[in-house]
Amino acid sequence: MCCEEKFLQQLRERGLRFTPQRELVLRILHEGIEHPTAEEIFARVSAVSPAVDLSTVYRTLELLQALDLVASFDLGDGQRRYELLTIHHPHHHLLCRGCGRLITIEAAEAQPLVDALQQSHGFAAQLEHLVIPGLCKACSDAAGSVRQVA
Amino acid sequence: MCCEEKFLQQLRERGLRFTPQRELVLRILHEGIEHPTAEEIFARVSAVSPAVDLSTVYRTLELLQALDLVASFDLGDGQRRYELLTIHHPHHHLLCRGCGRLITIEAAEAQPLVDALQQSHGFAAQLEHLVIPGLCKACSDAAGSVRQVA
DNA sequence: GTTTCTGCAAAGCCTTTGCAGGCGG
DNA sequence: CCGCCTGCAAAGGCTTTGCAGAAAC
Repeated sequence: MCCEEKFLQQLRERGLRFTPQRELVLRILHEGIEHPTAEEIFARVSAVSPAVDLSTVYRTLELLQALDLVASFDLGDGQRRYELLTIHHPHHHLLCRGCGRLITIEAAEAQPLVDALQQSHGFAAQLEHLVIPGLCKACSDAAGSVRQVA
Repeated sequence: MCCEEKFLQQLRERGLRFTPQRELVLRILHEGIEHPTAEEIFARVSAVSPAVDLSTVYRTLELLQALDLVASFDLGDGQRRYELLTIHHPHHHLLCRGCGRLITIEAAEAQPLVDALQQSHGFAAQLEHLVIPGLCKACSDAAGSVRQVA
């Protein structure tokens, strides 16, 4: 488990502790649940180790973010979602406002934008996890036909 | 005031009421404060009409969003921000993680991405107000020189 | 006259924080 | 042993909701 080693190393560098709770949160994240909320992670953690507290999950997620092992983002509901940066290759999402479907795209597809921003503004975009709202093909076709009918 | 007419028309179409509170919230938004939070809008509303309640502001903002007159988005702190879609021409933002600076860019700069998503996924991206995190020129230069020194 | 809207207050939701005891190093 | 970390509980910030009276149409 490569991320665990990274985690351990980073913790040691900073004089922080490697606790069973931290290990467990990392292991759950490693299962690759799709964009879990803190609550969802907590549920899985609880299933294994019922004594672990939700606040510990939050604190661990915060730590993992500080160590750049985890990214957090928002799908538009007011809930923070988390994901291990190491397991999946970099990607973004298309969030359909019609049906709520979440489509995963390669990070490479946004690379031209990143390059353009670097060129024109000297801005180094960090697109770990962009969420782009819009209408998926099915929904925009449906919207189109409604318009034609009306 | 073109947005007010649009608003009025949309309200009438749906059998909703045009109240002084709703007019006022729209007027405040029209002043073009940069990305106000509900609280900030409420403060300005209060200055004019102290009796108006924060919950009315929230309800009005929700309504304006449903009518596509207002977009809402998140700058990364857990606070929703709002903006009239009609006054400014379409734009996006670069949010510097180093210094917190918010840089406005033309929506056109993201058009290639929108086109690419349409082509490859049939996805109609609605990028009213994209917030792209990263490092601005100054901060990434600074980070670079630190790396050189170290 | 109805139906929608408002202000008030209270609750709700997710997340953070204070603290005393426990545990990793 | 020292200092970080945990569980517990409580608070915190922002937003939503229930309700009775007020206002728009």
